[in-house]
Amino acid sequence: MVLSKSCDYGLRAALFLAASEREESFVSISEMAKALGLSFHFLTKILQTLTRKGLMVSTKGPHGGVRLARPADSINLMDIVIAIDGPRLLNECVLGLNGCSDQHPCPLHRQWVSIRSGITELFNQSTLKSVAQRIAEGSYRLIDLIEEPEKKV
Amino acid sequence: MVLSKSCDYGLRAALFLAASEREESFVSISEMAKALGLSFHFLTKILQTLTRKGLMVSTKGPHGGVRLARPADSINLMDIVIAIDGPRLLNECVLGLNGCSDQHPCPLHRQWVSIRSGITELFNQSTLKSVAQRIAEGSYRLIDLIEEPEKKV
DNA sequence: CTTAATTCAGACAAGTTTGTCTTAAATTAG
DNA sequence: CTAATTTAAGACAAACTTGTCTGAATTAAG
Ligand code: SF4
Ligand code: SF4
Repeated sequence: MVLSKSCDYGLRAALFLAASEREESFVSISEMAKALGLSFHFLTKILQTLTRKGLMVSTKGPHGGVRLARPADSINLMDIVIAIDGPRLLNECVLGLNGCSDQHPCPLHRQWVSIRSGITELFNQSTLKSVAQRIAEGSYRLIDLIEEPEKKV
Repeated sequence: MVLSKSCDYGLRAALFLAASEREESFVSISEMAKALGLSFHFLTKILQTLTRKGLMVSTKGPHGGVRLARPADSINLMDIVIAIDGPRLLNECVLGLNGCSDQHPCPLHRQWVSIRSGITELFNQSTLKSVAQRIAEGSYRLIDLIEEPEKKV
């Protein structure tokens, strides 16, 4: 997994907010959790992190909920990723070695740095708005497919 | 983390074997664990997996140990990765959605598939031999830098 | 003011990964 | 055969991630 589950969920919620028309008003976490098929309590915890980091604002009480703290075109996916997973993604070694740098390369350095910067570029260049627009236009999903069909015979 | 720690360790050990000249003889796991700075017991467990999967062969007793089951140029990194982490890497969604496919794309599908295939290509095209040669030629490391300098003031 | 709705905070549980340890089995050397 | 060495197997523990739950604080509405 390139991102933690918490981070996945945080991104889905942020995109959900950006894709929902009402960018101005608050959306309740329970509504989002239901729409995205996530645990309400768990999602709450994750969104609290995003609120603390200043990416969302929240309000309590009836009609309360959360919304993006800034316009959706001024928040990119990397903001969310770093708020939840930290900068890990930016400087991690593919072999798990510590202190990754050009000065102390592992034998996969060259190739890995290239891939890694591709990933960070993707997150850096994708704003919530641009991705949300894609959702609105096409048939892209933010939720799991049919609930697991149970395993075994 | 794109790979589990177990997988990281397995790759390091496999590369260590490929880079050690004595491709024919057995190298003891304790020697490898010491050289790579890994837990002996944990590395043992990981290499048992690789042995079970037929990528290495082992023998007990004095002068026992493990060696690659096939020539180092006929094993690629993907073999190791799949043996330890399974095919997860090949078909996982960047948003953690289930059933990733062109038919059920998330809004990052196009870009992610491109990156993901870059990763799989890297592992598929890198043989243990090619990477081991790089180690022999240049100054690439397979071990962590100086043991963590302890944190805090 | 009272009540309901909602986030906030944090304890707690469950699950997974990582790491340690002990014992058994196999192999080699003498 | 005996003893030493080494992997195999698996129990167990520790750490981390994920998920659940309860209660407090805040806000809005009547
Ligand atoms: S060498 Fe490549 S893989 Fe190793 S630490 Fe540096 S970037 Fe990461
Ligand atoms: S759309 Fe992209 S990210 Fe989503 S499942 Fe398919 S590949 Fe993964």
